[in-house]
Amino acid sequence: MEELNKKILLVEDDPNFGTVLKDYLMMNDYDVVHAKNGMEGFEKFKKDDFDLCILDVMMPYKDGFTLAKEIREKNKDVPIVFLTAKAMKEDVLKGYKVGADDYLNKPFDSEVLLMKIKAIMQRKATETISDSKQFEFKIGSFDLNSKLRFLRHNGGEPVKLSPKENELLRLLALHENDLMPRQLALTKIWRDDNYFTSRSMDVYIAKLRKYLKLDEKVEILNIHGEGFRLVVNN
Amino acid sequence: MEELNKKILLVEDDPNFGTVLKDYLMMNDYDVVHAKNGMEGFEKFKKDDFDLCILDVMMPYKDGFTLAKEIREKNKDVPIVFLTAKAMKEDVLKGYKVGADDYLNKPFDSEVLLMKIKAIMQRKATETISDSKQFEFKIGSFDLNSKLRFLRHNGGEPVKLSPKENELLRLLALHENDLMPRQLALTKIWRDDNYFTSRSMDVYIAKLRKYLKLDEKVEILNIHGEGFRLVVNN
DNA sequence: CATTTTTGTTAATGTAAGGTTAAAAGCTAG
DNA sequence: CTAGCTTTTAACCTTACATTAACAAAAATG
Repeated sequence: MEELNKKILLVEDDPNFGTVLKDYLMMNDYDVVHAKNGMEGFEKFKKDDFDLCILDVMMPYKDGFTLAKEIREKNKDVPIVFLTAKAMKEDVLKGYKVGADDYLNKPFDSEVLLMKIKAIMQRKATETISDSKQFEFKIGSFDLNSKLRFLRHNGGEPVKLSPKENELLRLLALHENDLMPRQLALTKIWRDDNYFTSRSMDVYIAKLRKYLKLDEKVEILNIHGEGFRLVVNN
Repeated sequence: MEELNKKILLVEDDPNFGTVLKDYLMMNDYDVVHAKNGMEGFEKFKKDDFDLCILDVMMPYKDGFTLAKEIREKNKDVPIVFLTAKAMKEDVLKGYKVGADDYLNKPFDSEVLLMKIKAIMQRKATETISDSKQFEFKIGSFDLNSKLRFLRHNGGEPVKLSPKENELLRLLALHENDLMPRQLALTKIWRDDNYFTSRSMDVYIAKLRKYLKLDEKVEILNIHGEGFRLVVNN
């Protein structure tokens, strides 16, 4: 249910055009953060992870190119698309030098923009290498493979885990023998912290306990009012 | 030290413009093969390995899009840039659907073209290396020859695979025992990611499963919401 | 010790994703 | 133009998941 839309940073000083463009993009299932100038744009860029930046070239205080350079310093992979009113050659060249992925002249067709965005995202999608990070855990006699979402006991038949089961167990494993605060799981996994998500989490704790029964040395303890603790006795 | 310049296929029917452009590119250290129409372009494409194709859209006999489609069938990775006299929206959209990497409106600035070429080559350079050409796979008791598009069981009669069947199985094989994300297949094979392409992919998964039934050690597992996993048990 | 709050557990529900098959639509080679 | 293959679209069904409700048990509170 929780959508994981692509996130776009849109930096455009013209309030009318900016708002329209933002709405249009949001209608097409992108999460859009709209900044009204270069300064604000950079602030917002630092605060979040974006899949794409759309920068107006002509802006007060800080123009698009300067902003692009700053962004590139922080992140050399994020795709950047420039918007410009006139097709000045120097501008275009400058843009490509800063590492632009594409270039659009205003006025442009919104469908074309969408296509370009899609093409760029696809390109990036294939480049992104699978980061084999912290995805495998040993929990007593269990093996948790958090990437492939399964839990195996004693090298036997693996049991499939649902996304929530998986993430919750992974969080517990990351804090093995230590407190895993309720709130942490709620904000990280459920991205919300209210009565119902909290109850939902308890349901998942119950499910995990059922899986883990196969090894009586492994248990999930509750710390009243605080959270849970995955312990492995020996 | 022999230089290994990048090779460009330029398909442009206007002899004057074509020649000028060719010379300009060659002055900038590209090897250029110039074809005067779509037919010739395709012939030359088949005879050589190119790093980039620059196609005029409007050409007699065979327009740029048709040519691009043929090229894509032979090679789904080579970057394609379209040249067009008018910026017709439909054209641009069509171009991106065929898998264009960029788009240039005539008249354009030659420096801009150079920049774009450089940008595109760089992009591809990072991708191509990891895309090590692998076309033959052993999958349990099957042999997949992805170049000739057949699947053989226990050295028996090979079964022909359709293009989509073939590419999908190849992608799965490349990720054997690991997750092959849905999105990866959709962007790489279907070049689009929507409800229908996703369902189409499911249909192909079913077809592959049918083929693979001959070896019960080989199976395609689903990871709900993530993708598929080709596993070989032993 | 009565009461409130938090947690444990099971079951019911609604929705989304995937499995399967068949028909329709696209293509391509004769 | 047609036959034969490929691919997409549609339909229908099953499974997987997450949430919510309901009730029981445990812990805290005062």
